[in-house]
Amino acid sequence: MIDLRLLREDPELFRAGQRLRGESTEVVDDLLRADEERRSVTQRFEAVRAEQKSLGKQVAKSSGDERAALLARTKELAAEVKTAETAATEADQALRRAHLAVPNLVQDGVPAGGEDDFVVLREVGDIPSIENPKDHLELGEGLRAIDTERGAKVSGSRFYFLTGVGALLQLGLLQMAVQQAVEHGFTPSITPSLVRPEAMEGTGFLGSHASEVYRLEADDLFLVGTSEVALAAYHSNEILDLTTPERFAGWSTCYRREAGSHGKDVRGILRVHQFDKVEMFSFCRPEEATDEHLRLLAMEEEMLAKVEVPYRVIDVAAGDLGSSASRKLDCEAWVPSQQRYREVTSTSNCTTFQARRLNVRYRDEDGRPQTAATLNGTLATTRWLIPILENHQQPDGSVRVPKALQPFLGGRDVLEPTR
RNA sequence: GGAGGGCUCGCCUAGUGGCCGAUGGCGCCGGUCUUGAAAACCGGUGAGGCGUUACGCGUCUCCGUGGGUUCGAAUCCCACGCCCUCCGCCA
Repeated sequence: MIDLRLLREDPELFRAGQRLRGESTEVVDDLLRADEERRSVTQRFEAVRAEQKSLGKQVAKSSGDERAALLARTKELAAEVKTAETAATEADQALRRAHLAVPNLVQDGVPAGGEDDFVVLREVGDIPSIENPKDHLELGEGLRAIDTERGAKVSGSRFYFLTGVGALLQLGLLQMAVQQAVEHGFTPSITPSLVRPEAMEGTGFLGSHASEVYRLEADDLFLVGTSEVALAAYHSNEILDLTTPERFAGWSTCYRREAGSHGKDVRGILRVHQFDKVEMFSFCRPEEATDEHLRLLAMEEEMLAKVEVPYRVIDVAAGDLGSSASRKLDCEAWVPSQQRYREVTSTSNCTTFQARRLNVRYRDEDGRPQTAATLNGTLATTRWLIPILENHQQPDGSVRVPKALQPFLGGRDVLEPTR
């Protein structure tokens, strides 16, 4: 949710943001109207309610005829109060609906346009020249590391088993991510992957993402698509001390229905219903959010350097941000079999948008509660196995192990195919 | 699955219809005392909206949530949610 005070002061700022996203400015004007409506209706209610309270006090003190007369008046007033209260409640609800419909303000400098209008900030590492590169599934099957056939047999399409070195590779990668996070002062966390509707709702995943989310109807719980959900809701309805940012690295399994992506990236483990991820999440003061965002990006790049994979950093265009982000920076790793870059991390600066919704606040120097800022970013996921396997492949189907990962694979520097 | 207990302003707690937006303790902040600190004592200390104004004042809302009764509800009634304990069942 956006800052209503800022909206009143400068509605044009928000209309401009909408245009940058390629979305209608109507929601902004709807919100302005709902806000004004609510204020006038609320004032009316408060006036009659104040009268009712003061008369009520007189009733308590009076007796006899005086009391009877007062009671007659207050009785009439009670009906008015009820009407006014109903109107005020309705106006509140209308305001909330309108409020939820407006996405976050876009940060200055974010490229305009949609999915294809990102700006490449930099490319890092040399693209390897590999003749007839095998893709990650072929390599993974050779190493007996990835088994999608049995994944499908047991659970359906877009499921897989990681076995042997595949399992070790993932565990090693994620452990390495957690270690790095701890070194940088993040609190390692293992988070619930089932959450209540409020948590899902509060992080905004029941909006346009609703069809992506698995729901357990019998228990009214949702499977999270990222530990961001649990981490963001962790401090909901709390007032924090944010003299320094609070940083978490959450490890969880993630679940996504991938509805509407039928036929897209069906091979291997690029786009799957279940994967594991270490996700960074920060709560900080709004004025620190921009720096914090770059810090999260630096963490991601540090990880990518450790796995020795070429990548590029892109500044995602306004139309592709999602409603809570004010700016989103993705790292895309080179995938030799596809001869293109594919997303492996994504870090978003949600400013106060998400925290306002979840009611996460902090105390400023004057002791007043203020809305916090939240940011998130990927540190490692199952998907990383793809560029790791493919970029380090050798003609015989073996795969070199990046130095940083070797300790997690019993010191091996090469994984040999078993067939 | 069965039975019971609970939900009040950071934590604990008082409060059975108007004197309650709410008691007391802990914590925290300020002061007195002290070379300094602790102790003791004194004072202050929930959140949000709106208005006014300049940091004070006014007003409304909030005692798990939603309804109801009443001129008036933390308090009475109904429904729901959540937490805890015990029993059963299963890891």
